[in-house]
Amino acid sequence: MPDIEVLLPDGSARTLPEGSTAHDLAASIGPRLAADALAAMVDGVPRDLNTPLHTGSRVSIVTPASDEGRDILRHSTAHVLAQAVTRLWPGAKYAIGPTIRDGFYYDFALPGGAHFSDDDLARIEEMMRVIIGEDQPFVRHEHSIDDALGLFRDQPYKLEIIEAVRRGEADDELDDVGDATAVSTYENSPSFRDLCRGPHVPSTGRLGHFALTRVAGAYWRGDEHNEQLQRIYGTAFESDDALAAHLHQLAEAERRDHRRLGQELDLFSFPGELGPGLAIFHPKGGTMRRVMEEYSRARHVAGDYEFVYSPHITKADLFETSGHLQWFAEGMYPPMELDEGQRYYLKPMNCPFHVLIFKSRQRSYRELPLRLFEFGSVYRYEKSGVVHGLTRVRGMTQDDAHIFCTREQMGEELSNLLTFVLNLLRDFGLREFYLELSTRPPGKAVGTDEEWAEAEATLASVAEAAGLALVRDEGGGAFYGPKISVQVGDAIGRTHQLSTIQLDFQTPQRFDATFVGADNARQRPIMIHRALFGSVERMMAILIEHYAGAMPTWLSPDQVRVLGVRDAHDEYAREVVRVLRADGVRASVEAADEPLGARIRRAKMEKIPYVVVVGDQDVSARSVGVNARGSNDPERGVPLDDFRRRLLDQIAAHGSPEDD
RNA sequence: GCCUGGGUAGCUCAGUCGGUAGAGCAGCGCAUUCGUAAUGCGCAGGUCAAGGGUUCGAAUCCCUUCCCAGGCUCCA
Repeated sequence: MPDIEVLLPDGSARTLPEGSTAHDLAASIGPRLAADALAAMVDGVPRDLNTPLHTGSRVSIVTPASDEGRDILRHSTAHVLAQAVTRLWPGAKYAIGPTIRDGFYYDFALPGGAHFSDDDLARIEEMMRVIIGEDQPFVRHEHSIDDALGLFRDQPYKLEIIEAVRRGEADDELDDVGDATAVSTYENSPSFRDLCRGPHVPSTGRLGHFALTRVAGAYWRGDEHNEQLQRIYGTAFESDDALAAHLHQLAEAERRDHRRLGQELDLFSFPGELGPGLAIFHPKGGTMRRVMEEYSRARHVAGDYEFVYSPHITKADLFETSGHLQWFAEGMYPPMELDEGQRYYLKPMNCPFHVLIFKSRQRSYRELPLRLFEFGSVYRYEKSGVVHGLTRVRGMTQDDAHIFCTREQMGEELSNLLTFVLNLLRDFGLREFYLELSTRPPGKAVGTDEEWAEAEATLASVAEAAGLALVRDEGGGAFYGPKISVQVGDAIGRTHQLSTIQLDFQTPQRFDATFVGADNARQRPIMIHRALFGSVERMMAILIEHYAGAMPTWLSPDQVRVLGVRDAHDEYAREVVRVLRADGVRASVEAADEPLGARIRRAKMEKIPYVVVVGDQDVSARSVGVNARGSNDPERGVPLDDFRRRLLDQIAAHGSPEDD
């Protein structure tokens, strides 16, 4: 019998009898691997374990504790979920059940329009464990389109997918179950099969370390005009330990949640009296915000920005001219009718005001680039279901600037701007970045093809020159121009979109903004919109979560808490505070009405960078005891002036006590 | 806007079968004076989100509205 030879990931070759499968390969390498194997990568494509191998193929065995392995576990668990739901709700229609980051979901339509409740999750999990206990095989079949339509005649969503495959429209991952002539299915039992590209684990008995996490509504094909399906989210891992570790990660994210920390640290709140998405900043949150804004202002002064101000409300004309009313009226607060039918709007954007400032007199090319900066408060009528803490609000303040420049200046201006942005973000302790380029949105954009092409090409070349990873976000641009956004990685590996830089050829035209060129002719400026924090509120939320509330000393609302050991030391404690405050340090005393331990504990819970304790020795030696945040052993007898110097250096360097 | 789950003291939460409101922390008062993460005692604090309904009786059951959370859609 002829043999076949396959290549393993380490570069070695292995000879197997003709007709051998990926499972046979795993078995030939070792019994442990054979027992662990879930699937195989054959020439870079994931395949079932019973796939026959061919000479020359590069094969690696997929085991549970790998990205591919977990993906297959989750995908197979999603099938078990669908089967469990069809057993518990006979007649349930199942739509799609893909894997997502850290888990999977499956969408259903229940008979009679029924909905899942949270209590159903436990019942469904129980049924899933029954199915896993049955150790049903996952059997792959190929079907012609017509046969598939027959097999799924009771499953309208599957029929839609099959029809899309037939038309060759199944281009995204969710629908990629075959080519225009055939589709694949996986059969678990005579009563359950699902349309699927695969691969899957050999049998349901290989699953089990899973949890269903929540129920949600979700629109069919993600379109709010379609019916809403019932979605169940879950996750699965290679072991119970890995599952527990994942749940621990979720708990860590919850511990850092800025809404929770905002409450605990007395930074801000969302009183019901104000309405959704409207925050008030308490003194400590106000201090943090003021420090952020003051630093930003100083950077912008250094960057040759001019500071401007504009009102929060304006007549409709302005937003008709800008095009916002045409495209985003639904996202704006409804107008107030004043002065015999004049409609006034709360501003959702600052740009039209800045254009008016540009237009307030004749401009010369000698003034360009003209950079107008404003902490501009804007109001957006976000849909009720989307507001979220400080990250998605209805009233916010943007660190907004608009740069007017010539076409020739555009490239250099953008590239300087990107450096400016990244330096500012680094000054706030953010270190990991990548860029996203959002291009022309189909169906809602103004401007010519040439203008868009030029704008996109300019942004792309600037982004590439920055040397950061660049991801394309096709169709994600604003209606007036493409944008680069800076995506920032935080301390627990999440990414947030922060800064945006948008190129705009349209607004200057709409407002007929011009400058006089060196040739004495009127020319059209280019406009660059840019917000670095995005909004001050959102930036604060991201920083709070990044630092888990333990802010670097310069951003910390309270920097030093001075505690006398006994009330006899309170006077010296106040003296220490006076010394520090003279240098602008935010320091305070808590009088010795309570035991020292209790006062220290309170200061620690407030995440104050330095707790300074002073007793008899300190009063006589003019020293302090320094208990730094994050440290377990306080220093005794530090000369006050030494502490003061260290503190001021750390503040200037934007450091944290944890860095020392 | 849609789906699911919530809303009890400033905060975190308990409250059984429908029988009339509880704890810890925080606050206030008094005592305590202490060298590195909770001193003791006492006091006060509530339209149980709001409105309506069922009931002899509602925090509890029903309806409406508001607000919050997790998703979906949206995000100039």
